[in-house]
Amino acid sequence: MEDTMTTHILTTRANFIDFMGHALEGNGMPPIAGRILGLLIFDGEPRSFSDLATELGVSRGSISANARALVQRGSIIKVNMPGDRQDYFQLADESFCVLLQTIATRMRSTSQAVQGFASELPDDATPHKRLDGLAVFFTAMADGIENAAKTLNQRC
Amino acid sequence: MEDTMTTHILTTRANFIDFMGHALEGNGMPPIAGRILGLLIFDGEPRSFSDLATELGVSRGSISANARALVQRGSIIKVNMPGDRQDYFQLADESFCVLLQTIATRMRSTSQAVQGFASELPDDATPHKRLDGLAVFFTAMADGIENAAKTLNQRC
DNA sequence: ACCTGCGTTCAGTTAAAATTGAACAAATCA
DNA sequence: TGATTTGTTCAATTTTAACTGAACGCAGGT
Repeated sequence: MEDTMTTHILTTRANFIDFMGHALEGNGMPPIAGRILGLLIFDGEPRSFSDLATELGVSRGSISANARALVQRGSIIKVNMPGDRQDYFQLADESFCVLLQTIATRMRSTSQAVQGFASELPDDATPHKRLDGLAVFFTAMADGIENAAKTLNQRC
Repeated sequence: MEDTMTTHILTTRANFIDFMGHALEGNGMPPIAGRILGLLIFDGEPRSFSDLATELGVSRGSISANARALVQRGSIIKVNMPGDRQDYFQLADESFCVLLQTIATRMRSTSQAVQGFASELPDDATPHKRLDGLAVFFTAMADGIENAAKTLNQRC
C-alpha cells in the first residue's frame, strides 16, 4: 500500500520531468534543461550535480551546460552544502517570475528591432505602417506578460 | 536618387525578411515560414506561389510545406486571382491576433497538463503545491496574452 | 607527493529538423 | 492527344542542434 503510493508518485514524477523536457523544448530550450527544471520543481529541495546526472541518465557535460544556462536565466540557483564540495541546485524562488520577465524582455527587443526596420522606410510607405503595427503587437505582448507577472502577486 | 531610395527600401525589405526568418525560428517555426510571413507583411499585397519560391530562392516543395503551415495557423490566407490558376498568398487580417491566440491556447493546455500531474499527487504532498503553482503560472500567462490581444483593439 | 572526486571544456558523434529535387496527379491550353 | 504549368509528396540530403565522453585543472584528503 505504502509501496503502491510511492510507486505512483515516482511514476508521476518521471512523467512530469519528461513532460517538462518537451514543454521547454517548444520554448527554445534544450530538452535536458527542461528535465533538470522539472526535477527541481518537483523535488523542491537542493539536488547535487551528480544526482542530476545519475537520475536523468545523462552525461556530466550535459548537466554542466544546461544547469549553467538555467542559472544564468535565473530559473535555478547553485547552492553549497557545508562539508560537501559538490554543487547543489535548487529552484529559484522567483523562478516563474524570471521566466516571464525573460520572455517579456525578448518581446520588447523584438519590437525594437521591428521598429528599427520601420524607421528605415519613408513615413508614407505602406510597409512602414505595417511594420509599426507589428512593433505595437510585440509591445502589447510584452505588456500583457509583465501584467501577468504582477497578477501572480509574487515579487517580480 | 530615386534609385538610391528604392535600393534602400529593398535592402530594408531583405533585412526584415531575414530577421523574421530568425525571429520565428525562436518560436518553433521553420525559418522559411518566417521569411514567407515577413515578405507578405512587408509587401501587404498577394504574392504568387512561384514568386515566393523565386524571391526567397527556395524550392517549391518548401513553399508548399511552409505556406500550408502558415495557412493552417491562420497567419496567411490563400487567394485566387481571376484568370490565373496560380495560388496567391497574403497576410491574414487577423494575423497578429491569431498568433496571440495560438500562444495563449498553448499556454492553457500546458497549464492543464501540469494540473493533471498535480492531481495525481496527494493533496498534502509538497510537490502538489508546486505543480499547482506552475499551473497557475501558465494560466496567468495565457490571461496576460489574451488581454494583450484585446488591447490591440482589433477583432480577436 | 599521490590519489580521488568534482565540474568544465571541446572535439567528435548522434539525433532531429529543415530543405531539396525528382516524380507525380490534376488542370489548362493548343 | 500531347505539351505545359501548377502544387503536392516523399525519399534523400543537408544543416543545425544536442549530447557524449575523454582530457583537463582545481581542491581536498591521505
